[in-house]
Amino acid sequence: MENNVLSPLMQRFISHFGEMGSRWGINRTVGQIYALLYICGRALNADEIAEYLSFSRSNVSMGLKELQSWRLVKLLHKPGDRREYFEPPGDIWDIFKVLLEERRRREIEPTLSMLRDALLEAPGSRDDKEVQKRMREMYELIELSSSWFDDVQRLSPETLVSLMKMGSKVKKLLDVRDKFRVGGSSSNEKE
Amino acid sequence: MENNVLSPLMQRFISHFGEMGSRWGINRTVGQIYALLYICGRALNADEIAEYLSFSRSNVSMGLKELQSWRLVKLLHKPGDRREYFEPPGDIWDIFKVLLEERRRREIEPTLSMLRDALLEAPGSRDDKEVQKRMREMYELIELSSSWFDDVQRLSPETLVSLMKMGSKVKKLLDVRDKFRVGGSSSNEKE
DNA sequence: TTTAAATTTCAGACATTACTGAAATTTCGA
DNA sequence: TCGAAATTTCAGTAATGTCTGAAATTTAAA
Repeated sequence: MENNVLSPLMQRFISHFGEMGSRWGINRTVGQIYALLYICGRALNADEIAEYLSFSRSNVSMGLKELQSWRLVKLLHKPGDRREYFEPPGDIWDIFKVLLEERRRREIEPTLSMLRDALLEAPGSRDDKEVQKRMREMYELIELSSSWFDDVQRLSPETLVSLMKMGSKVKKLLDVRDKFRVGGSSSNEKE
Repeated sequence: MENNVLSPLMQRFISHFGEMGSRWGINRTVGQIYALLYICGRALNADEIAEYLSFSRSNVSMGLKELQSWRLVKLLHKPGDRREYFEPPGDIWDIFKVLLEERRRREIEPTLSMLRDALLEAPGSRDDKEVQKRMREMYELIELSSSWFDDVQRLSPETLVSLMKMGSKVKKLLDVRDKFRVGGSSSNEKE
Protein backbone atom coordinates (compact mmCIF):
# COMPACT_ATOMS: atom_id res chain seq x y z
CA MET A 1 0.00 0.00 0.00
CA GLU A 2 1.34 3.40 -0.90
CA ASN A 3 2.84 5.27 2.11
CA ASN A 4 1.51 2.54 4.29
CA VAL A 5 -1.87 4.22 4.21
CA LEU A 6 -5.22 2.94 3.01
CA SER A 7 -6.75 4.73 0.04
CA PRO A 8 -10.27 6.13 0.44
CA LEU A 9 -11.51 3.37 -1.85
CA MET A 10 -10.07 0.73 0.45
CA GLN A 11 -11.42 2.52 3.49
CA ARG A 12 -14.93 2.42 2.13
CA PHE A 13 -14.72 -1.24 1.31
CA ILE A 14 -13.41 -2.04 4.77
CA SER A 15 -15.97 0.06 6.62
CA HIS A 16 -18.76 -1.52 4.67
CA PHE A 17 -17.68 -5.01 5.67
CA GLY A 18 -17.45 -3.84 9.24
CA GLU A 19 -20.99 -2.53 9.17
CA MET A 20 -22.37 -5.59 7.43
CA GLY A 21 -20.59 -7.89 9.85
CA SER A 22 -23.47 -8.01 12.30
CA ARG A 23 -25.90 -9.07 9.59
CA TRP A 24 -23.54 -11.83 8.61
CA GLY A 25 -23.08 -13.20 12.09
CA ILE A 26 -19.56 -11.96 12.62
CA ASN A 27 -18.47 -8.86 14.46
CA ARG A 28 -17.24 -5.58 13.10
CA THR A 29 -13.60 -6.32 13.79
CA VAL A 30 -13.66 -9.63 11.98
CA GLY A 31 -15.44 -8.14 9.01
CA GLN A 32 -12.92 -5.36 8.69
CA ILE A 33 -9.92 -7.62 9.06
CA TYR A 34 -11.22 -9.86 6.35
CA ALA A 35 -12.01 -6.99 4.04
CA LEU A 36 -8.50 -5.63 4.54
CA LEU A 37 -6.90 -8.96 3.74
CA TYR A 38 -9.09 -9.47 0.71
CA ILE A 39 -8.61 -6.04 -0.72
CA CYS A 40 -4.97 -5.43 -0.13
CA GLY A 41 -3.74 -8.37 -2.11
CA ARG A 42 -0.83 -9.52 -0.01
CA ALA A 43 -0.33 -11.44 3.19
CA LEU A 44 -0.29 -9.28 6.32
CA ASN A 45 0.87 -9.95 9.85
CA ALA A 46 -1.12 -9.12 12.94
CA ASP A 47 0.79 -5.95 13.70
CA GLU A 48 0.20 -4.56 10.26
CA ILE A 49 -3.49 -5.30 10.56
CA ALA A 50 -3.70 -3.62 13.97
CA GLU A 51 -1.87 -0.63 12.54
CA TYR A 52 -4.03 -0.24 9.44
CA LEU A 53 -7.31 -0.64 11.30
CA SER A 54 -6.32 0.98 14.61
CA PHE A 55 -7.38 -2.04 16.59
CA SER A 56 -5.62 -3.32 19.65
CA ARG A 57 -3.21 -6.12 19.00
CA SER A 58 -5.27 -8.52 21.10
CA ASN A 59 -8.43 -7.72 19.22
CA VAL A 60 -6.68 -8.59 15.98
CA SER A 61 -5.51 -11.82 17.51
CA MET A 62 -9.05 -12.81 18.41
CA GLY A 63 -10.37 -11.75 15.03
CA LEU A 64 -7.80 -13.83 13.22
CA LYS A 65 -8.67 -16.81 15.33
CA GLU A 66 -12.30 -16.41 14.39
CA LEU A 67 -11.41 -16.13 10.72
CA GLN A 68 -9.34 -19.27 10.99
CA SER A 69 -12.28 -21.10 12.52
CA TRP A 70 -14.24 -20.04 9.44
CA ARG A 71 -11.35 -21.30 7.28
CA LEU A 72 -11.34 -17.94 5.57
CA VAL A 73 -7.63 -17.20 5.96
CA LYS A 74 -4.52 -19.11 5.21
CA LEU A 75 -1.59 -18.91 7.56
CA LEU A 76 1.86 -18.55 6.06
CA HIS A 77 5.41 -17.70 7.02
CA LYS A 78 7.99 -15.57 5.35
CA PRO A 79 11.61 -16.74 5.36
CA GLY A 80 13.63 -15.01 8.05
CA ASP A 81 10.51 -13.61 9.75
CA ARG A 82 9.05 -15.18 12.85
CA ARG A 83 5.72 -13.50 12.56
CA GLU A 84 2.68 -15.20 11.13
CA TYR A 85 1.21 -13.82 7.96
CA PHE A 86 -2.38 -14.18 6.85
CA GLU A 87 -4.08 -14.10 3.50
CA PRO A 88 -7.45 -15.10 2.11
CA PRO A 89 -7.81 -17.97 -0.37
CA GLY A 90 -6.73 -16.71 -3.76
CA ASP A 91 -9.79 -17.84 -5.64
CA ILE A 92 -13.02 -16.09 -4.88
CA TRP A 93 -14.90 -19.29 -5.60
CA ASP A 94 -13.07 -20.95 -2.76
CA ILE A 95 -14.15 -18.17 -0.46
CA PHE A 96 -17.72 -18.52 -1.63
CA LYS A 97 -17.76 -22.27 -1.11
CA VAL A 98 -16.15 -22.13 2.29
CA LEU A 99 -18.64 -19.50 3.35
CA LEU A 100 -21.64 -21.56 2.29
CA GLU A 101 -20.20 -24.68 3.81
CA GLU A 102 -19.47 -23.05 7.15
CA ARG A 103 -22.83 -21.38 7.28
CA ARG A 104 -24.50 -24.66 6.66
CA ARG A 105 -22.52 -26.21 9.45
CA ARG A 106 -23.31 -23.45 11.93
CA GLU A 107 -26.82 -22.42 10.98
CA ILE A 108 -28.43 -25.53 9.56
CA GLU A 109 -26.74 -28.61 10.99
CA PRO A 110 -27.80 -28.02 14.60
CA THR A 111 -31.42 -27.66 13.57
CA LEU A 112 -31.30 -30.79 11.47
CA SER A 113 -30.00 -32.76 14.37
CA MET A 114 -32.56 -31.32 16.79
CA LEU A 115 -35.31 -32.30 14.35
CA ARG A 116 -33.85 -35.75 13.84
CA ASP A 117 -33.90 -36.37 17.58
CA ALA A 118 -37.39 -34.99 18.01
CA LEU A 119 -38.71 -37.19 15.23
CA LEU A 120 -37.32 -40.32 16.79
CA GLU A 121 -39.47 -39.90 19.87
CA ALA A 122 -42.87 -41.50 20.17
CA PRO A 123 -45.50 -38.75 20.06
CA GLY A 124 -46.96 -38.18 23.52
CA SER A 125 -50.38 -37.07 22.33
CA ARG A 126 -52.64 -36.45 19.39
CA ASP A 127 -51.23 -32.90 19.22
CA ASP A 128 -47.69 -34.17 19.13
CA LYS A 129 -48.51 -36.28 16.12
CA GLU A 130 -49.41 -33.12 14.25
CA VAL A 131 -46.33 -31.39 15.60
CA GLN A 132 -44.12 -34.16 14.33
CA LYS A 133 -45.79 -33.98 10.96
CA ARG A 134 -44.77 -30.34 10.67
CA MET A 135 -41.31 -31.09 11.94
CA ARG A 136 -40.92 -33.83 9.37
CA GLU A 137 -41.93 -31.47 6.59
CA MET A 138 -39.30 -29.02 7.74
CA TYR A 139 -36.70 -31.71 8.19
CA GLU A 140 -37.19 -33.06 4.70
CA LEU A 141 -36.89 -29.68 3.05
CA ILE A 142 -33.76 -28.76 4.95
CA GLU A 143 -32.19 -32.15 4.44
CA LEU A 144 -32.89 -32.00 0.72
CA SER A 145 -31.44 -28.54 0.18
CA SER A 146 -28.57 -29.25 2.46
CA SER A 147 -27.41 -32.34 0.63
CA TRP A 148 -28.01 -30.55 -2.64
CA PHE A 149 -25.53 -27.90 -1.54
CA ASP A 150 -23.08 -30.66 -0.80
CA ASP A 151 -23.43 -32.02 -4.31
CA VAL A 152 -23.31 -28.73 -6.10
CA GLN A 153 -20.33 -27.63 -4.11
CA ARG A 154 -18.31 -30.36 -5.74
CA LEU A 155 -18.89 -29.02 -9.23
CA SER A 156 -16.11 -27.01 -10.83
CA PRO A 157 -16.49 -23.24 -10.88
CA GLU A 158 -16.95 -23.43 -14.66
CA THR A 159 -19.83 -25.85 -14.39
CA LEU A 160 -21.37 -23.75 -11.65
CA VAL A 161 -21.14 -20.64 -13.77
CA SER A 162 -22.81 -22.49 -16.65
CA LEU A 163 -25.55 -23.64 -14.38
CA MET A 164 -26.13 -20.22 -12.89
CA LYS A 165 -26.18 -18.50 -16.24
CA MET A 166 -28.92 -20.83 -17.32
CA GLY A 167 -31.06 -19.61 -14.50
CA SER A 168 -34.59 -20.85 -14.76
CA LYS A 169 -33.86 -22.41 -18.13
CA VAL A 170 -32.73 -25.56 -16.32
CA LYS A 171 -36.39 -26.42 -16.25
CA LYS A 172 -36.33 -27.01 -20.00
CA LEU A 173 -33.42 -29.36 -19.60
CA LEU A 174 -35.36 -31.34 -17.05
CA ASP A 175 -38.40 -31.44 -19.31
CA VAL A 176 -36.37 -32.68 -22.24
CA ARG A 177 -34.82 -35.36 -20.12
CA ASP A 178 -38.19 -36.53 -18.82
CA LYS A 179 -39.47 -36.75 -22.39
CA PHE A 180 -36.70 -39.11 -23.36
CA ARG A 181 -36.64 -41.21 -20.28
CA VAL A 182 -40.24 -42.14 -19.72
CA GLY A 183 -40.53 -44.92 -17.18
CA GLY A 184 -36.78 -45.25 -16.77
CA SER A 185 -35.27 -45.23 -13.30
CA SER A 186 -34.53 -41.69 -12.26
CA SER A 187 -32.51 -39.83 -9.72
CA ASN A 188 -35.53 -37.60 -9.65
CA GLU A 189 -37.88 -40.04 -8.01
CA LYS A 190 -38.20 -40.93 -4.39
CA GLU A 191 -36.00 -43.77 -3.19
CA MET B 1 -53.11 -27.09 22.34
CA GLU B 2 -54.17 -29.43 25.09
CA ASN B 3 -54.89 -27.65 28.41
CA ASN B 4 -53.50 -24.54 26.86
CA VAL B 5 -50.03 -25.79 27.62
CA LEU B 6 -47.13 -26.56 25.34
CA SER B 7 -46.00 -30.15 25.18
CA PRO B 8 -42.32 -30.90 25.93
CA LEU B 9 -41.83 -31.61 22.23
CA MET B 10 -43.09 -28.16 21.33
CA GLN B 11 -41.01 -26.60 24.08
CA ARG B 12 -37.85 -28.11 22.70
CA PHE B 13 -38.59 -26.94 19.20
CA ILE B 14 -39.32 -23.44 20.41
CA SER B 15 -36.25 -23.20 22.64
CA HIS B 16 -34.05 -24.37 19.82
CA PHE B 17 -35.29 -21.65 17.52
CA GLY B 18 -34.71 -19.15 20.27
CA GLU B 19 -31.14 -20.25 20.73
CA MET B 20 -30.43 -20.37 17.00
CA GLY B 21 -31.97 -16.96 16.52
CA SER B 22 -28.73 -15.10 17.08
CA ARG B 23 -26.95 -17.17 14.44
CA TRP B 24 -29.72 -16.33 12.02
CA GLY B 25 -29.66 -12.60 12.60
CA ILE B 26 -32.89 -12.40 14.57
CA ASN B 27 -33.28 -12.28 18.30
CA ARG B 28 -34.40 -14.95 20.69
CA THR B 29 -37.91 -13.57 21.03
CA VAL B 30 -38.51 -13.46 17.32
CA GLY B 31 -37.17 -16.95 16.86
CA GLN B 32 -39.42 -18.36 19.55
CA ILE B 33 -42.50 -16.56 18.33
CA TYR B 34 -41.97 -17.90 14.86
CA ALA B 35 -41.34 -21.41 16.08
CA LEU B 36 -44.52 -21.28 18.12
CA LEU B 37 -46.59 -20.12 15.17
CA TYR B 38 -45.05 -22.69 12.89
CA ILE B 39 -45.44 -25.59 15.23
CA CYS B 40 -48.84 -25.00 16.71
CA GLY B 41 -50.69 -25.09 13.44
CA ARG B 42 -53.26 -22.40 13.98
CA ALA B 43 -53.37 -18.62 13.97
CA LEU B 44 -52.59 -17.02 17.32
CA ASN B 45 -53.14 -13.54 18.65
CA ALA B 46 -50.55 -11.52 20.48
CA ASP B 47 -51.95 -12.24 23.93
CA GLU B 48 -51.86 -15.96 23.36
CA ILE B 49 -48.27 -15.73 22.20
CA ALA B 50 -47.27 -13.68 25.23
CA GLU B 51 -49.02 -16.21 27.46
CA TYR B 52 -47.44 -19.30 25.90
CA LEU B 53 -43.94 -17.87 25.87
CA SER B 54 -44.13 -15.73 29.03
CA PHE B 55 -43.02 -12.62 27.19
CA SER B 56 -44.30 -9.16 27.88
CA ARG B 57 -47.05 -8.06 25.58
CA SER B 58 -44.89 -5.29 24.17
CA ASN B 59 -42.08 -7.66 23.39
CA VAL B 60 -44.48 -9.79 21.40
CA SER B 61 -45.67 -6.74 19.57
CA MET B 62 -42.14 -5.86 18.50
CA GLY B 63 -41.38 -9.43 17.57
CA LEU B 64 -44.43 -9.66 15.38
CA LYS B 65 -43.51 -6.44 13.67
CA GLU B 66 -40.10 -7.85 12.90
CA LEU B 67 -41.62 -11.05 11.55
CA GLN B 68 -43.90 -8.99 9.36
CA SER B 69 -40.94 -7.10 7.99
CA TRP B 70 -39.52 -10.48 7.04
CA ARG B 71 -42.87 -11.37 5.46
CA LEU B 72 -42.84 -14.52 7.54
CA VAL B 73 -46.29 -14.15 9.04
CA LYS B 74 -49.69 -13.50 7.60
CA LEU B 75 -52.09 -11.25 9.43
CA LEU B 76 -55.69 -12.34 9.64
CA HIS B 77 -58.88 -11.55 11.47
CA LYS B 78 -61.50 -13.79 12.95
CA PRO B 79 -65.15 -12.80 12.60
CA GLY B 80 -66.42 -11.13 15.72
CA ASP B 81 -62.95 -10.72 17.18
CA ARG B 82 -61.13 -7.43 17.08
CA ARG B 83 -57.75 -8.90 17.77
CA GLU B 84 -55.23 -9.60 15.07
CA TYR B 85 -54.23 -13.18 14.47
CA PHE B 86 -50.97 -14.34 12.99
CA GLU B 87 -49.93 -17.44 11.16
CA PRO B 88 -46.99 -18.50 9.02
CA PRO B 89 -47.40 -19.23 5.31
CA GLY B 90 -48.96 -22.67 4.98
CA ASP B 91 -46.46 -24.02 2.53
CA ILE B 92 -42.98 -24.60 3.80
CA TRP B 93 -41.62 -23.82 0.37
CA ASP B 94 -43.04 -20.35 0.62
CA ILE B 95 -41.26 -19.90 3.93
CA PHE B 96 -38.05 -21.11 2.39
CA LYS B 97 -38.31 -18.79 -0.57
CA VAL B 98 -39.23 -15.76 1.47
CA LEU B 99 -36.32 -16.45 3.78
CA LEU B 100 -33.81 -16.65 0.95
CA GLU B 101 -35.26 -13.61 -0.75
CA GLU B 102 -35.19 -11.49 2.40
CA ARG B 103 -31.70 -12.59 3.29
CA ARG B 104 -30.53 -11.64 -0.14
CA ARG B 105 -32.12 -8.26 0.22
CA ARG B 106 -30.59 -7.60 3.65
CA GLU B 107 -27.24 -9.32 3.42
CA ILE B 108 -26.26 -9.15 -0.23
CA GLU B 109 -27.97 -6.20 -1.87
CA PRO B 110 -26.20 -3.50 0.19
CA THR B 111 -22.83 -4.96 -0.67
CA LEU B 112 -23.67 -5.17 -4.35
CA SER B 113 -24.62 -1.55 -4.40
CA MET B 114 -21.52 -0.49 -2.48
CA LEU B 115 -19.39 -2.35 -5.00
CA ARG B 116 -21.29 -0.91 -7.93
CA ASP B 117 -20.62 2.60 -6.67
CA ALA B 118 -16.99 1.91 -5.93
CA LEU B 119 -16.45 0.48 -9.40
CA LEU B 120 -17.86 3.55 -11.08
CA GLU B 121 -15.17 5.75 -9.65
CA ALA B 122 -11.95 6.44 -11.50
CA PRO B 123 -9.11 4.70 -9.68
CA GLY B 124 -7.00 7.23 -7.80
CA SER B 125 -3.75 5.30 -8.05
CA ARG B 126 -2.00 2.22 -9.34
CA ASP B 127 -3.02 0.44 -6.14
CA ASP B 128 -6.64 1.37 -6.61
CA LYS B 129 -6.62 -0.23 -10.02
CA GLU B 130 -5.72 -3.53 -8.34
CA VAL B 131 -8.30 -2.92 -5.66
CA GLN B 132 -11.00 -2.39 -8.24
CA LYS B 133 -9.97 -5.55 -10.01
CA ARG B 134 -10.62 -7.50 -6.84
CA MET B 135 -13.85 -5.67 -6.23
CA ARG B 136 -15.00 -6.46 -9.74
CA GLU B 137 -14.27 -10.13 -9.24
CA MET B 138 -16.37 -10.11 -6.10
CA TYR B 139 -19.11 -8.09 -7.72
CA GLU B 140 -19.43 -10.46 -10.63
CA LEU B 141 -19.66 -13.54 -8.46
CA ILE B 142 -22.27 -12.04 -6.18
CA GLU B 143 -24.27 -10.60 -9.05
CA LEU B 144 -24.27 -13.94 -10.82
CA SER B 145 -25.41 -15.97 -7.84
CA SER B 146 -27.87 -13.34 -6.83
CA SER B 147 -29.67 -13.24 -10.15
CA TRP B 148 -29.53 -17.00 -10.29
CA PHE B 149 -31.44 -17.11 -7.02
CA ASP B 150 -34.01 -14.82 -8.57
CA ASP B 151 -34.47 -17.17 -11.46
CA VAL B 152 -34.55 -20.36 -9.49
CA GLN B 153 -36.98 -18.91 -7.03
CA ARG B 154 -39.56 -18.69 -9.75
CA LEU B 155 -39.50 -22.41 -10.39
CA SER B 156 -42.30 -24.49 -8.93
CA PRO B 157 -41.52 -26.49 -5.81
CA GLU B 158 -41.81 -29.67 -7.87
CA THR B 159 -39.21 -28.52 -10.35
CA LEU B 160 -36.98 -27.41 -7.53
CA VAL B 161 -37.25 -30.77 -5.85
CA SER B 162 -36.37 -32.48 -9.14
CA LEU B 163 -33.40 -30.23 -9.54
CA MET B 164 -32.18 -30.75 -6.01
CA LYS B 165 -32.58 -34.49 -6.17
CA MET B 166 -30.39 -34.55 -9.22
CA GLY B 167 -27.62 -32.97 -7.24
CA SER B 168 -24.36 -32.97 -9.10
CA LYS B 169 -25.90 -35.01 -11.90
CA VAL B 170 -26.99 -31.76 -13.54
CA LYS B 171 -23.48 -31.67 -14.92
CA LYS B 172 -24.28 -34.60 -17.19
CA LEU B 173 -27.32 -32.79 -18.48
CA LEU B 174 -25.20 -29.76 -19.29
CA ASP B 175 -22.63 -31.95 -21.03
CA VAL B 176 -25.29 -33.65 -23.14
CA ARG B 177 -26.73 -30.34 -24.15
CA ASP B 178 -23.32 -28.98 -25.14
CA LYS B 179 -22.75 -32.04 -27.25
CA PHE B 180 -25.91 -31.44 -29.26
CA ARG B 181 -25.66 -27.71 -29.57
CA VAL B 182 -22.13 -27.13 -30.79
CA GLY B 183 -21.72 -23.58 -31.98
CA GLY B 184 -25.34 -22.67 -31.23
CA SER B 185 -26.11 -19.52 -29.25
CA SER B 186 -26.29 -20.34 -25.60
CA SER B 187 -27.45 -18.81 -22.37
CA ASN B 188 -24.34 -20.42 -21.04
CA GLU B 189 -21.89 -18.22 -22.85
CA LYS B 190 -20.76 -14.76 -21.92
CA GLU B 191 -22.85 -11.96 -23.41
C1' DT C 1 -68.78 10.75 18.55
C1' DT C 2 -67.61 8.13 22.76
C1' DT C 3 -65.36 4.52 24.98
C1' DA C 4 -62.97 0.51 26.02
C1' DA C 5 -60.20 -2.92 24.00
C1' DA C 6 -56.15 -3.69 21.32
C1' DT C 7 -51.84 -2.32 19.85
C1' DT C 8 -47.62 0.43 19.70
C1' DT C 9 -44.04 3.36 21.48
C1' DC C 10 -40.38 4.37 24.37
C1' DA C 11 -37.36 5.40 28.44
C1' DG C 12 -34.85 2.99 31.39
C1' DA C 13 -33.28 -1.61 33.48
C1' DC C 14 -31.01 -5.61 32.35
C1' DA C 15 -28.15 -8.81 29.54
C1' DT C 16 -24.96 -9.82 26.13
C1' DT C 17 -21.22 -8.97 23.29
C1' DA C 18 -17.03 -6.46 21.86
C1' DC C 19 -12.66 -4.34 22.94
C1' DT C 20 -8.58 -3.04 25.51
C1' DG C 21 -4.24 -3.26 28.16
C1' DA C 22 -1.64 -5.90 31.15
C1' DA C 23 0.06 -10.21 32.25
C1' DA C 24 0.92 -15.01 30.94
C1' DT C 25 2.32 -18.16 27.61
C1' DT C 26 4.44 -19.80 23.50
C1' DT C 27 7.90 -19.76 19.95
C1' DC C 28 12.27 -19.88 18.04
C1' DG C 29 16.97 -18.05 17.22
C1' DA C 30 21.26 -17.84 19.57
C1' DT D 1 18.71 -23.56 27.89
C1' DC D 2 18.02 -18.72 27.72
C1' DG D 3 15.81 -14.63 26.39
C1' DA D 4 13.50 -11.56 23.39
C1' DA D 5 9.90 -11.40 20.10
C1' DA D 6 5.37 -12.90 19.01
C1' DT D 7 1.05 -14.41 20.34
C1' DT D 8 -2.74 -15.49 23.42
C1' DT D 9 -5.51 -15.09 27.51
C1' DC D 10 -8.34 -12.69 30.51
C1' DA D 11 -10.42 -9.39 33.79
C1' DG D 12 -12.41 -5.15 33.55
C1' DT D 13 -14.83 -1.68 30.88
C1' DA D 14 -17.28 0.18 27.00
C1' DA D 15 -20.75 -0.39 23.63
C1' DT D 16 -24.87 -2.81 21.77
C1' DG D 17 -28.79 -5.15 21.97
C1' DT D 18 -32.93 -6.99 24.42
C1' DC D 19 -36.98 -6.71 27.33
C1' DT D 20 -40.35 -4.59 30.35
C1' DG D 21 -44.06 -1.67 32.22
C1' DA D 22 -46.26 2.53 31.82
C1' DA D 23 -48.13 5.80 28.86
C1' DA D 24 -49.71 7.11 24.24
C1' DT D 25 -52.03 5.92 20.23
C1' DT D 26 -55.05 3.46 17.28
C1' DT D 27 -59.16 0.84 16.30
C1' DA D 28 -63.87 -0.37 15.91
C1' DA D 29 -68.22 -1.46 18.30
C1' DA D 30 -71.96 0.95 20.35
